[in-house]
Amino acid sequence: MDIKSILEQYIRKAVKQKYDVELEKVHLEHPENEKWGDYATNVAMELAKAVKQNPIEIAKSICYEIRGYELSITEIDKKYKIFEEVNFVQPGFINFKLSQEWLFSVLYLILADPEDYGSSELVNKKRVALEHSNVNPNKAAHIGHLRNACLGQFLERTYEFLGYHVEVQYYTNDLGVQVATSSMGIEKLQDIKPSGYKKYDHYAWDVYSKMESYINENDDLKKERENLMHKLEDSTSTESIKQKELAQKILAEQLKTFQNLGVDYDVIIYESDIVALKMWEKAFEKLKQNENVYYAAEGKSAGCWLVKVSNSAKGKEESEESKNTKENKNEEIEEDKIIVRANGIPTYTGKDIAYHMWKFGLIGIDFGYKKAEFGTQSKDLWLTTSKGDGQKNISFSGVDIVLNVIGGEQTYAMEVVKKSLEYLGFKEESQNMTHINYGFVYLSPKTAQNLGIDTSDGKEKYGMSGRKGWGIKIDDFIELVDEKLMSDHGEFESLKDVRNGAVKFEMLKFNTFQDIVFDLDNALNVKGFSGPYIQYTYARTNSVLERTNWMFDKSLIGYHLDIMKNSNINDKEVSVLRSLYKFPEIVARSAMEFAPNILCNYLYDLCQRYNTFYNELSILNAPDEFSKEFRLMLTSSINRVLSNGLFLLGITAPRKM
RNA sequence: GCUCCCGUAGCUCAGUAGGAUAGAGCAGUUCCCUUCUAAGGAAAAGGUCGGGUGUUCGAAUCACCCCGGGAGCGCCA
Repeated sequence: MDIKSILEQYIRKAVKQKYDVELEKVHLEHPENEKWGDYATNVAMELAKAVKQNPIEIAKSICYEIRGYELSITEIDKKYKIFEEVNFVQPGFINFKLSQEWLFSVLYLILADPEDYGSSELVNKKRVALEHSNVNPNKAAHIGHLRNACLGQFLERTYEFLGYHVEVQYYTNDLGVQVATSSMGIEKLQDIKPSGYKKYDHYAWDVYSKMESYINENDDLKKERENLMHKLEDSTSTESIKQKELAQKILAEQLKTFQNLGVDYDVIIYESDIVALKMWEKAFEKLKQNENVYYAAEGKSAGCWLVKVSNSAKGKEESEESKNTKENKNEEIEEDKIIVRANGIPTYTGKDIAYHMWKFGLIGIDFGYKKAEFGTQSKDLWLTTSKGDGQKNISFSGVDIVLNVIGGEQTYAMEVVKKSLEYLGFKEESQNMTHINYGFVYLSPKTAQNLGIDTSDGKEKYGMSGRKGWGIKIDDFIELVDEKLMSDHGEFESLKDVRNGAVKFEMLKFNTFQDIVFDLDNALNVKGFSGPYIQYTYARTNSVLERTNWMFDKSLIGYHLDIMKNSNINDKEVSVLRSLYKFPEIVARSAMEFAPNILCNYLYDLCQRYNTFYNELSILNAPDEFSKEFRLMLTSSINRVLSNGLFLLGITAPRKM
């Protein structure tokens, strides 16, 4: 049992004993200031009202009760205390300070099984479908997609680490307007040549934004694109085939970008296959029969099929005023969501419902699958196919949990999909589907200006836009980081690892749900709170360890604990220990909250503590044998925890820097 | 018009299941390499937590109202 649960148990017991109250939950936190202790609880203050007593009195009484319990761990038949002290303090906190012995024993826990420290193994591996990246196959990926992919890879690795079986899906809309626009542009804009670009998707980036602006200004071109879209409905038409080829060509380039970052996938889902296999038709059969899905015979959405979104139960007692505004609104905005257009073609949201029914295995059909031959990743990458030539012994359908790393602008569509699943009676599936709605990546005015964006309007941030051709391509960003690292440090072996560390950490260190303002100069400065800082600390521990032939010996635990009991170790050493034991809870929390920044912050703090220690105390020339042994164990533990932590962030720990 | 998100140091951001003195990094000012990696460490400086009112033992965190920024509400995807 972990320390937190043990503590919780003791607190419950004491409260029950003293006040005959069964606590619903025990609030435990790490005090801000470590001199107060390692854990603190506010139960006394929470109880104050119920038991009508001064919080400090309650804290005192609970504290004395807990002090009377035997709080110990047993190693080799000997008992060692867990807490150094248990105190109460104004205004009513109870503080628990972990003992040196207990803190030290964590090193044994880490070193005995380093790969698994912080992980957990579930007996029934739940299958997770994780959808991320999803760049439209008509242009190069930019740093907004980068944030998506990094977040996706973080989730892939942490959920695997926590015992889930994760399958990564990359959805590619090979039949959409965006590809149609690019495809028209390639034909018409002959003055832009692919040979002028380092990658085909970079060429497509320019073609797309230029074509898009032409189409916006020209009704004939608009019509032409509509006609093309119409032809694409038939998956066997020459237009469809041509378009799919173009999409595939660009997809291959995008995958090269992600390969360079070390991000890989299990399966590519082609939208054209969803269409060709008539998954939508299957889903629609079920949807049509539902009372919350209806055909609009008249009104502004006449001829369409809609899913009910508006809450009819809500507006029982509406004021005149709100009724009026509602009527006004009705003229402009359809409250329910159209899933089939009047011309009979499903909308994107409609197709997405079908796609999600497939994910959960609710649609009765599956894709065929064939192995991809892009050569962009070492593990198998599968492509969906609509033909019967696919592998039969593999399926990505029928998962337990769905995680979608998709931008916030699609929140509404995702809600409709969830709601539709619920309407169809798949309540559990609906609840097991989570939209990880990460924040937008904006450009700082300075960075925007450098890209040639007009910043005379003086905004504080500028959104990227594929349509306008505004944005920093991932490939270009990577190249700039490479150049910066080489100009600072010359060429070195681990350049690619360090560059990926810099790039990925930069994307993961912020709160997932917060919009971020990307400033290139800032991102290129990889000092301080950055990936390379963590990697550097790792390499530093490696360097120390490589200088000795020291080996961890777990049989020494009793002997060491006895020494630890009676010796005063340095504050700087204790400080590292006080952070090390938190790793498992940090991993669990950052996974459950989809918050890599929690792990980033933790690893940074851990490194700071270690570096402070490193700077002040000598490891290899420690004053006595035990100190040296202890400091090597500490260094080795940091080494293992950092490599585990970096791995979860999708970052390679370089042996040397 | 309606809904949602955001506003914390010069800049970029942590901190929001209410907790103890609001924290980092960058930039700027000082120090520390004859010692295990200076991509490092130490110190000082930097704040009306957008504004106001309220809830309570306690508010950056919760509620309400303003102000400022962004996104969504497509027969686009």
